[in-house]
Amino acid sequence: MRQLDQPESSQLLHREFFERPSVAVAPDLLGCVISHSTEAGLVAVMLVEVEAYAGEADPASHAFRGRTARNAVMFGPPGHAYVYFTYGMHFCVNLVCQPAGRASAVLLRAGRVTEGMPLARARRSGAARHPRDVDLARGPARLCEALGIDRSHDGADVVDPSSRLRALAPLAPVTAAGISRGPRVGISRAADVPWRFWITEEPAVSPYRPHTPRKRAVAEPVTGRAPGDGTMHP
DNA sequence: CCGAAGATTGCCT
DNA sequence: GGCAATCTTCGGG
Repeated sequence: MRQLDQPESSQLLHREFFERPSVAVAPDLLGCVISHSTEAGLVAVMLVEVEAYAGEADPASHAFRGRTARNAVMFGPPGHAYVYFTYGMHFCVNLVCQPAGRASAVLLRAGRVTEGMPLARARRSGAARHPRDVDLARGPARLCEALGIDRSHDGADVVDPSSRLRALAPLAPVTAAGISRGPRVGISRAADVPWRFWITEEPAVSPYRPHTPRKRAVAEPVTGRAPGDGTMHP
C-alpha cells in the first residue's frame, strides 16, 4: 500500500530543477502538476499560467526590500513553497528558485484540476456559486483554495517524496511553441517586464488586469461640524 | 503606533 | 466596469 495516493506515472521534480533563475524555471513549470494529499483526499492541478519574480533586484518582488519574516522562505533553498496571505482573505503560492540566499520564485497563477475534482469543487463552493470546472483553479487565490493551500504550507518542500504537497513533471511535454508570454498581472512596478508565461489558448488562464490602485477607504475625516455648512469642497 | 497598500475575487450597478 | 470585503505586512512618524 502506497503511503500517499499518487498515480504511478507521476514523477517528482528534482531540486536541481529549481536551482535556476525563476525566469528560466517559470516556462518549464507549465504542464507540471501540483498535487496535495490531505485527509479529505487528493487534488492535483496542471499548471497553465505562472509568473517569474526575481529577487532583490525586482521592484515587483516581495523580496525587493530585503528579507523579512513574511518572505523568509524566498531566501531559503529552492523547491520550497512560499505562501503569503493578501487582501485579508486570499492565499497565493510561489515555488522558490535558485540556491539559498537568492530570493527568486515563481508565482503559480492558474491551473486545471486533473484529479480530485469533487474535493476541489467543494473547497471552492463557498466562493462562486456555480463555478465551471475550468474556473476552479483559475487565478492564484483560486488555485490555492482548490488545492487547500494555506499559511501552514509556507516553507513546504515540494520535491520531498514524503511531502503532502508535491511538484510533478508534466504528463505530456509542453513545447516552447505552445507557450505565450507577457506582462505580469496586478503589479504597479516593473509592469512592462514580460515575465508572465501561459499555455497559448488555454481557457484556464486568469484574465489580465493592469493593476488598479485602491480607492481611499475614508474620503475625509470627521471635523465636528455638520455637513452643509459651506465648508465642503465640491 | 498608525496609516496605507496589497502578486485578488466576486457581486453589484 | 466599479467597488467592497478583510487583515497582514511594512514603512514612516
